[in-house]
Amino acid sequence: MLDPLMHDIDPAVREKIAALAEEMRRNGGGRDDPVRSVMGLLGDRWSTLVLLVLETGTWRHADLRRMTARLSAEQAISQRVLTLKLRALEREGFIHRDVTTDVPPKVSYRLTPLGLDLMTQVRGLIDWINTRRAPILASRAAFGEEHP
Amino acid sequence: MLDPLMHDIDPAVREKIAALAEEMRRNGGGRDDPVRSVMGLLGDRWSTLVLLVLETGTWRHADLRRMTARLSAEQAISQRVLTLKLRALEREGFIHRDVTTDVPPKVSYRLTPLGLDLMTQVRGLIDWINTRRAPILASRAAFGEEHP
DNA sequence: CCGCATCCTAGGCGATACTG
DNA sequence: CAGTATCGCCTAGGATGCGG
Repeated sequence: MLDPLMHDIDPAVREKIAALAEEMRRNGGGRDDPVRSVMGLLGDRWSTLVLLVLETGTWRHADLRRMTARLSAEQAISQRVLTLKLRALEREGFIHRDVTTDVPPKVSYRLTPLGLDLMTQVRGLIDWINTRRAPILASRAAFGEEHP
Repeated sequence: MLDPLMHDIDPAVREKIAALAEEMRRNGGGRDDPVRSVMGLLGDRWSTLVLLVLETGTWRHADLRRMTARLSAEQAISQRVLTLKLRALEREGFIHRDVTTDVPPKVSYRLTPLGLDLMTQVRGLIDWINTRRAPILASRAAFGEEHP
């Protein structure tokens, strides 16, 4: 079934790609596939930063917003987008939303066990990138010279 | 310096957030900070899929395009965007571009050692998500019921 | 304090056609 | 075959104002 475009592909590569295709077929691959949605979240402008802050404890909505401003050293996440991202993270099961019965109600967010577990992966990735900062910047410099 | 908005934050949380702030300050945090750019790439529509294919060996541009179509089971990446993504990946130092002296020249791409190393991290993250598929989908279902 | 509705802009991505 | 140029769409994200 993959043959038509497997013409002059190296046999060893052909085997590996078949395994990859099988893996992709088993999982969804669609837009709402967890792999794509979660990696999409981690790659967006704010979600990872929000998760990093929530990793330190429980946060109120407004404090969370102000803290993103401090940490990114630029500007705060807009109120609308923060709510959007918190909803998305809550939907995936990574954070939990608490609402008190006070008037006005106080809303706070914290990581779920699943979200805490996710952060070990995210931490690993961030640390990997940070320790590879030098070769990455070197590659960018070289790339810049070859592309006038 | 963080005091003004540290009013009623839990002392234990305050310590952790200070450590996080220090970590963010040391690294850039800007738009072209490696952490943001790399995670942005991994979270976009195509880069991770391209990396997964290149993990299997060396690929020509056109074959790579056709393979993304097969693997995503939807449509192929557009020629323009594939070139864009390959350039970005090359710039970060994750893939290498080979051009033969033939006429017409043949162009092929493969992972660099750095890119291969990156894939161990990406693999870990993808595997983590795949093994958490059930709780994530369960959380989505519960979220859907609470949000009519 | 929190969330929602509205409007707006920038950028990601696809489609097509064209060059070497 | 690989890459570029142009176009148009669509979504992420910001700004503001209102209501609970």
